[in-house]
Amino acid sequence: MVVSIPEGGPGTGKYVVAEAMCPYRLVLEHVTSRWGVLVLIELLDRPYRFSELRRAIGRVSEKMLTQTLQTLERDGLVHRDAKPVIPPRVDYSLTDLGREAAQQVRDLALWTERRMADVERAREAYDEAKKA
Amino acid sequence: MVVSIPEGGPGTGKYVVAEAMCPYRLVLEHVTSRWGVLVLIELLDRPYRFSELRRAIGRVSEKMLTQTLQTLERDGLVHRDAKPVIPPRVDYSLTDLGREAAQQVRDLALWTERRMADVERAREAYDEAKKA
DNA sequence: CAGCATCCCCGCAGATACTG
DNA sequence: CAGTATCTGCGGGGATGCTG
Repeated sequence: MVVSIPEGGPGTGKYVVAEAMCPYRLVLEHVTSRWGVLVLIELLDRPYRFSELRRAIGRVSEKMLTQTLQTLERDGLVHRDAKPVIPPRVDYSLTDLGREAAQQVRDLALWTERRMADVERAREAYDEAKKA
Repeated sequence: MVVSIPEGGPGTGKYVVAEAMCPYRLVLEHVTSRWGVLVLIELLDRPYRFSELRRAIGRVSEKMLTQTLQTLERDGLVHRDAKPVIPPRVDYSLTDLGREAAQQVRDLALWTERRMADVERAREAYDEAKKA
């Protein structure tokens, strides 16, 4: 598959690279972003309200959570349901598309969890070899 | 599954959060990192030499490629084979562990590619709704 | 060729204050 | 409660130069 970044003039700005890359890689980055991963996995269980999600994840600044949710909503992965009540109540859930993504992300997360012991052994071996 | 970030004192440093989170999330970030994804997918095809890999990916600074490869090697996902010749020749390939990870990453990438049209439709709808 | 060392910039993310 | 707006810092990452 094509993953390489298309040629072009030398990037002047920093993240020109991110814009210049194949468009689907941008979605991939949204999905695999630090908070994107956590949001998707949590929402796989059930819908969440904003602050509820914030608490569930543990340490996300409100700003980053908002930003992550907006990005995922724009990409059509998350559905935002704002009830017109006071005080405001907004529920977030996965779309069908989002569910597909979330499942794969969770599978990858589960894999890393399962293989953690192997990774740690590899690290010890690596560090040991370096020390010598 | 547990993805939340454990409580603790307020993070003083910026990425304390990354260290404080469940250890497997660190590995997940390595494999889903901007360059990690590309490296893993490329290596799924065949082994690559350093500069060959650099060219294949297109735009990676040498520094980031080095750093990415070292991280993946330390995690036991990539095998580094440095031949003692002049000029130096170093081949990189996937370990069995790395191949498992790479396959899942590639699947996710392929999914994003397949669903790109849906994502773009969602974006147009989102932007249209915002404009109003 | 395959890196390591150094410098430096600017964008991400956290903190804080305010609003509907 | 669920956000927006604004400020600031610090560290990721590119550029350059050097080495085995």
